[in-house]
Amino acid sequence: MSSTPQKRAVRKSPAERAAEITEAAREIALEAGLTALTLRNVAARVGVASGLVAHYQPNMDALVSSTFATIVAAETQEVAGLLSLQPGPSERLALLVDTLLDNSRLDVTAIWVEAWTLGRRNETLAASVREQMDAWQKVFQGVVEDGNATGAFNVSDAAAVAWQILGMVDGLNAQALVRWDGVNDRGTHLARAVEGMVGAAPGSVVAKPRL
Amino acid sequence: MSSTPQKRAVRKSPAERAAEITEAAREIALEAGLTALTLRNVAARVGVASGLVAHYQPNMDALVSSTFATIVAAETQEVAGLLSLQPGPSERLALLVDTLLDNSRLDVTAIWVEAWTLGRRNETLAASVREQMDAWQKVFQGVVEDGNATGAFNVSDAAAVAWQILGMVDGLNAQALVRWDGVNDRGTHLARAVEGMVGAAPGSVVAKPRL
DNA sequence: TCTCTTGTTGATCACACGATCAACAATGCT
DNA sequence: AGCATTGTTGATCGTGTGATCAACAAGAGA
Repeated sequence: MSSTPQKRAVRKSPAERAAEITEAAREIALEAGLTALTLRNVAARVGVASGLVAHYQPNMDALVSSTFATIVAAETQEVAGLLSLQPGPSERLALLVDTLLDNSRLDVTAIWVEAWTLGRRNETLAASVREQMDAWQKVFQGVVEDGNATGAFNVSDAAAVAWQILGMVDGLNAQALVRWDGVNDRGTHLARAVEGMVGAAPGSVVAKPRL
Repeated sequence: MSSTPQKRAVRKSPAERAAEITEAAREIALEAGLTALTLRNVAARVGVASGLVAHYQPNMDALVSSTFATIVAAETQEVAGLLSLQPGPSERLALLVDTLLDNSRLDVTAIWVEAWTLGRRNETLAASVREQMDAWQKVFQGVVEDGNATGAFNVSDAAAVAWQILGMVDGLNAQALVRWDGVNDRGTHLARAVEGMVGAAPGSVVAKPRL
């Protein structure tokens, strides 16, 4: 339990220190939520006085907002990367459903949910949330339009359907946050639902079995 | 802007005062969220000293939790009441989808979302959240089993499908909280999705047109 | 009318938050 | 070696929170 009571933090370049702070903020947010992002909390993790954190940030709202964006954007890009490896739209949609429901990203889900309510009192964060939601929606929309082109899907309003799928995934994840037990075969059920929305043949979107 | 600076609050019976406090808490939560439920806030609304609110509640976590339960349970019962007026399971499911997406309950949705994250630090609230989610799930499950019996639906695991629909509705509502624009025909899309999940004929669940 | 029960007050405590800034000290430059 | 730059400190301010409790006063019963 020996903490590091070093009297004074070593002097570092502004870029380096700023990176340390944003990284510490990221870790804290993932572990304890955006609400835990306080001046003193972040400072303690970096091993630095609270004033220094304030010195590197215009205000805490900004740090909360940018931390949210960092975490969420990373997830979006990671999943989008996985998608590009799939052969066709049905497989892509299946992977999307499968990946987003595998409960390995509950920490990120918690941050999403927190951001939705925190956004009511933090306009900077609210803007960030909308931006990141748009990014996610675009990913879904791409897959849907793809399937429309190949004839695998039949959707008149790809954008609306993409929003809808996104909302469903968010809801199911948020639910898992509180009630991680209870529901079996979430992937299969969601696959059926999505097939209904995109007008795909029943069974064409197949979620891989959980291990 | 004349507030009521009455020197001393009139003396009331414990039952009456307790009712005033819970009612004030309900109003505050609906207007400004569960986070706004502070001793001083509630006391000011009742027109009473902050100490009195504390006197009537074991602690604030309990007031937050019971206020959440009050608000949410009322909504569940209201919607369940509307359901019983419908002739068959397809109409019931359609009404459910329709009612829950009509954006007239965004204040309640906000409280749901807030409770999901607040529950991480308020165990009493977390228990309440699980309880109320169970109540909602039962409502959906009843409709699904109903449709199974009449042959309108074809579901092997009614409980799981009910959870799934609930999660989807929650997610779409939460989305509307942040992005109330953007998506058209939410009811129609969700109806298609739900048809896919319950194994109903396409078009059998028809959302009524928005007015 | 007096007394006693009890609903009510409001000052107070300990704590946590964001923000500010004069003072300090480490580093690089001359 | 001396100096100027600048990264860093930590005390401090104002605000907000939940909780506590001696003191007060309104009302009911005698």
